[in-house]
Amino acid sequence: MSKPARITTVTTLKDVALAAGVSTKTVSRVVNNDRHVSDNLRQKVLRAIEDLDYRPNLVARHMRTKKTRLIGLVTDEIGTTSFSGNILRGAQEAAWQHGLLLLACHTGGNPETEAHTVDLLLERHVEGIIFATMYHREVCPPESLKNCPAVLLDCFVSDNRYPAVLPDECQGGYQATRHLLQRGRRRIAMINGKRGFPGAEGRAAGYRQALAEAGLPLDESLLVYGDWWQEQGFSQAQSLLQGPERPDAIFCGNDRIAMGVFDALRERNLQVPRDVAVIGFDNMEMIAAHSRPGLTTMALPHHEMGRLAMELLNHHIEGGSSGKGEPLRVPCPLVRREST
Amino acid sequence: MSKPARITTVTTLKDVALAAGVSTKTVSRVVNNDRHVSDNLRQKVLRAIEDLDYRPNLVARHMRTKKTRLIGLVTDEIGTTSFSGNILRGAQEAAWQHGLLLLACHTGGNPETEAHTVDLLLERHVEGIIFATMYHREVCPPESLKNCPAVLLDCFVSDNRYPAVLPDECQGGYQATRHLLQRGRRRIAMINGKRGFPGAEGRAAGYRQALAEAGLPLDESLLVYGDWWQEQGFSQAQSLLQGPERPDAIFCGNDRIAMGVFDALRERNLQVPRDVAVIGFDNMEMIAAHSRPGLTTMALPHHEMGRLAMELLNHHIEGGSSGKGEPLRVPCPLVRREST
DNA sequence: ATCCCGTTTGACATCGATGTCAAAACCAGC
DNA sequence: GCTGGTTTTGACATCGATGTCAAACGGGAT
Repeated sequence: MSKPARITTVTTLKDVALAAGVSTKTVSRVVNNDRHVSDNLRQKVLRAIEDLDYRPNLVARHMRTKKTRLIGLVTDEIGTTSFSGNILRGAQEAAWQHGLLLLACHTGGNPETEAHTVDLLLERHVEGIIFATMYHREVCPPESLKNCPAVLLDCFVSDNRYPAVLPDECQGGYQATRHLLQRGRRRIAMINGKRGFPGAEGRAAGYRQALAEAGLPLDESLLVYGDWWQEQGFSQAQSLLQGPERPDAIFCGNDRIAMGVFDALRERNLQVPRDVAVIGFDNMEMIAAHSRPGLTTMALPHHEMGRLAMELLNHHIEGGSSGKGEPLRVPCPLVRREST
Repeated sequence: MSKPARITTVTTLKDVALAAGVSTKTVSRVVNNDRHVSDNLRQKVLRAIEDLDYRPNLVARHMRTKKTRLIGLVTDEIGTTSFSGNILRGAQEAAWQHGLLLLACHTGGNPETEAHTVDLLLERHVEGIIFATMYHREVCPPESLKNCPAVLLDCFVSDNRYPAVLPDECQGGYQATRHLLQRGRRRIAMINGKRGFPGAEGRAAGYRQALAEAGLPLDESLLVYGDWWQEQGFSQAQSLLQGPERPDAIFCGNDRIAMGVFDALRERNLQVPRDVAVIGFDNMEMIAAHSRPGLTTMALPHHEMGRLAMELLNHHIEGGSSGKGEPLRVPCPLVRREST
């Protein structure tokens, strides 16, 4: 009997003001922790808020203040790998620290859907947008993206008109190769992903650089490209292994390729890492952590990238520089397991 | 010169009305496709909207109409597996069809964070909340969840006070076992996940039922429990295989267990599926599609579950029944590969 | 030309909060 | 008790849209 019949009734500032016998403005002050309120009134208001279980209506507040505290996150794909999840986690954690909430949308990579999604987000007056992809590549984001602060995540545009956060593929390739060198390997092959992909090219550049620095001549027959799949890794490894001089280590363009390499080695009764050390890339938990032996690999710092993208965006929103210019490259850490 | 200097200026209804020489209400009517507008004015207004690149401010609209068209999605974990991604995709697709937008938050499973998250969403006046978990289990959602329409997804409460959408584990276990029977197997073992988990118990129930229906006695030594990991699958399979009567098929509580079983079979030079057929559960793409041979498995219908949860919620919001009562169980489809 | 009736149209209030600004209250100090 | 300055307080306008309702309009019928 004490409660109003209509469940949809929500208590507002006005109700609280009435109950506490003060003006709405005073209630507003208390809610916003304004110091210009006497202790006496503050107590009364706080009690009324408690009694009525009042929650401020953020929609109304945002209309007045022009701050929605919403950030849009547009991704091409969500959920096929753990990548997008880690990005989301990193971004959300950073967002929370700044009192921001994330509005995540996936588009399937369709340009029309992307444009539509950005429009939707703009209509809701998000304060900024993170435009993310599932793997490192060049993109052509919708025109309307320029209508609000934006950061590219795991992708870039050639003229750097948006700030971007990318994995440092070259450092990753370099460090992977260095690691093999440090383990005493000298004849290091690389079975890479597909030509032309920033990931593949960057990783190969790092590989070349590490070999050059170590004073090892680059044997071009040891650097082969394929696609990103296990089957290709398997057959490429077969070819490499039947040459006269067997490599003593194989750096794989990703973890799936490494699984194919494992298969090929097993077929020839070669032991990992005794006969051939194997290192992957991407650190796909499902694969790398549960293969036998466990696969040493370079992790993609998706969580950190998500966090950084959000920090960059927040900085811009708070009035700092937009962060435009050379993309921010985030180092890929080595995850050591048993295969090296 | 034609554009205002301040980039932050956004065109509003008023600007359009001024430009078209009509009242704001008329513009509002055009934007909302109200038929009570003469063609003449409608054209003028549309042109002005085009010229000024006007976009309605949804924040303001929602304040007036009380409809935010926002749905909150609270999950314990996002991104460790493809599960949450598929749920998200399914939910978002359904949401879009109803003009709803998804506000996804992950909580790490911490009850305080969960309560806080729900409060945040309520402050933003979401029209409903989907409370989801990464794997099928009982939950204790925050009290405040009752303040808006809510649906549980991949989880449940014992008294069914919220509607819930769950995978039909029992049907899955049943169908997996039926499939092995149809392939001519008679001595079917099950290496299950952990006791007490709804997934493990449901799948075992389906397994029992299928065997009983086929008139096969249940050999209790063939139904073993472990945890959900590859290592346990490996050792459990070893034990099963060294018994006097080797099973001719193994139904695994999940795909990781199946990978351990593969290892154990390989060790004994047993061929899959010739000597022993293997079927998994969960259809973890990363594992099942790329193992050798490819793993036949029961898929968890996460995409469909996400979609259904959203439909249920929308139905409630649109004034239909809440959907409370027995949880909705979504069938798990068989994904046939080479291991059976 | 006038009247009637249905359709368009716009003036004004409203949603729930905060910004502005002036009035009210308070407090010293003389 | 008055004055001047600081602090509290509240009346009112405002954000950008839509709801209400009455006025203006238009087109037949008389």
